[in-house]
Amino acid sequence: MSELVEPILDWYDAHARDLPWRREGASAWSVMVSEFMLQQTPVVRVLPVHEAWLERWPTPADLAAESSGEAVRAWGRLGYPRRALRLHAAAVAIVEEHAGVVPDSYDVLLALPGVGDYTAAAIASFAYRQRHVVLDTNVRRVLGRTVSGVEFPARSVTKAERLVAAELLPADAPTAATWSVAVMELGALVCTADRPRCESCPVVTLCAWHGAGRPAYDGPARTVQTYAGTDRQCRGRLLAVLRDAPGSVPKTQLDAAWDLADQRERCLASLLADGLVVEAGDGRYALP
DNA sequence: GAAGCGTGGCG
DNA sequence: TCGCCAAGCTT
Repeated sequence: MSELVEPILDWYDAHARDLPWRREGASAWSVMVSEFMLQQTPVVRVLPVHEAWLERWPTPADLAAESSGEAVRAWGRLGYPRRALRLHAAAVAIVEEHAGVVPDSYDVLLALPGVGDYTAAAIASFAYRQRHVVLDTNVRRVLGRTVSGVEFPARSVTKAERLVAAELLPADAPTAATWSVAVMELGALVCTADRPRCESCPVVTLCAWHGAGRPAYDGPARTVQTYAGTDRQCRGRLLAVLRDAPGSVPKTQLDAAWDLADQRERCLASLLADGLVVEAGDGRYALP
């Protein structure tokens, strides 16, 4: 076992946040919902939506029985609403193909809509205590710093990274699962992207990056997504109108949500293509 | 492999 | 203020 493992497991034991999907008795569905919501969205914003979601739809079958539009509405302002559509589709697949039970196999999970490598490994690890390499942005940053001595990882996962993560993964399955969530938590609370709190880090004396004097990142520029004025913002505005309306809305109401007609029409078309919006007839629009 | 996809908080 | 960031997935 690497000398990193024990200090990080001990640190997690002492400092882990008490999150609903981590509690004893949390269902695999609760874990799965949390993983979808946490894709690119901070924990604090996920908490209330996750709680309401599980209250309303305690099982995949409960969600599958509703229209996908209700999922989009309940998603609220978490962002990337296609995730809501995919979570609904995954619930339908779980009911139709897996007897309503969240699959415990990485490969089966990976075949579900909206489930990629990270989410499949996370559900198998955190809900079923299996042993998988869980590589999210937190884990990649922590291992990049402690093991490789670089402030930020590459754009995409490299073979070398996967190898490092695999070698560190404890042999015992439940311990491996705890290790994965522990490293993620360390990345989220201490080994943060901006202003890491090295003084609070349990492995600061072992950290290659810290030991090298915390050298500044010198890799390729990390792209920053623009937002204001983009199609993304326009889509968000249009969808917000539909989310906040009880039923369908006339086109004029959508027109009022965005000034530039060309962009507005393009975004409405893309929302329709994505299945996030449907035509309700009579020139009206609604959630699916 | 790069681009596209929301939203809000923080320094 | 506004750039930067937050448990990725799909095409």
